[in-house]
Amino acid sequence: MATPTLTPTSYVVLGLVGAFGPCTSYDMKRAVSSSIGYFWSFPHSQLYAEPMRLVELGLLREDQERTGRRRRTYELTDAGRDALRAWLAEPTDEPTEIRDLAVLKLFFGAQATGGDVRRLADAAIEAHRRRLAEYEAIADHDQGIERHMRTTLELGLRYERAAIAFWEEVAKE
Amino acid sequence: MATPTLTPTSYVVLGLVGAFGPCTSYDMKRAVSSSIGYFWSFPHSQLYAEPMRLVELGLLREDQERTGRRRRTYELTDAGRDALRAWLAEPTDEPTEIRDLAVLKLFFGAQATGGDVRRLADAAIEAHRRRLAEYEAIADHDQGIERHMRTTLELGLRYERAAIAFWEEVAKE
DNA sequence: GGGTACATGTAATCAGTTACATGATTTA
DNA sequence: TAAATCATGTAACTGATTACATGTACCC
Repeated sequence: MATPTLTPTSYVVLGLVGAFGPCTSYDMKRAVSSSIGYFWSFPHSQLYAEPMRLVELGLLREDQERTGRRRRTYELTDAGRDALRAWLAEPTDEPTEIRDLAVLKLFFGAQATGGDVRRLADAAIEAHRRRLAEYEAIADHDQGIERHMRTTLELGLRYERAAIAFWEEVAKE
Repeated sequence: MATPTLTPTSYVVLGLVGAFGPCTSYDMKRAVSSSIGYFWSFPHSQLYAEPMRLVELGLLREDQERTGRRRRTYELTDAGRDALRAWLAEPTDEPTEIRDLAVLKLFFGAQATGGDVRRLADAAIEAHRRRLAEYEAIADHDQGIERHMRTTLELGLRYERAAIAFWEEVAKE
């Protein structure tokens, strides 16, 4: 039975600290912004607030510099590692949510005017192409990337390609 | 310049009322749960709270029954229709978020134990198959479905098929 | 040595979730 | 007529977002 107060954000933090070793909120921010943040984003302020919560819950240990920036570095406690492992061991059945404003607008397209949907599609194609390019850059730049993380990236690549194809058809109609 | 206090949820409500005509929160709930709620979900309580907010903003008009259940029926005001149209007319560049706990767990798969990832993949395959079946049922049951809504559903179908293929490869590794 | 980008936080607000509660219909 | 399910809300909490604020390092 997992501690109920833990949100997905909590596990992202635990997972990052576990994966990359002791790190600061800023380290997490950077890691997130080039990886899992593409799928599940949150503002950097949470990467400052959430670790503190986890410290209170005994899942992270905090070590604050005495001098200079007084950075806080976090690392997993045994309890934290256990919580993370337990979470990883338990498959989910919660379904995917594809949160995309463009899709929302498309859904209500019948109420739009003139070329709205067409322009929407064009913008979406652009956005997905950019995103695809970013993913490709990461894929060939970060060669040494951990295997599961690369697999996740692979999902992203496929999604972007599929999205481009989809919106191109919408634009063509 | 769109009113800043409006969230995606607001537009979903406006869009639903616009698309289906005057309706109650419960009507919205039903509509959501078989359509856009698959992509962007929220609890029914919001479908009660949000319309009231929109009434205060002058975007919806409320008509409450005097007797019995005292149901509140909402419909668009002119301002509401304008706000919706303006929103639809403005393409987004906010990128998709694919929120999926299974993907999150996969991402941190290096820290998992034994057959965790395999079980995760199997569960995901199951979940996506179920979801695909639901989409297919909607697609051939609701024939008269509006064109843009059907297109959105088409995206869902593609995503689920791609997800199944993806997780099958993960399981195979 | 002044600007700019990087780094590191805090505060306030509020949307969104969870949980509770109960009335009205249908069905067994 | 009891149970189950459908329908309709409200209350409380809190995670998440927005906005503010400032420190540090580097570069021109």
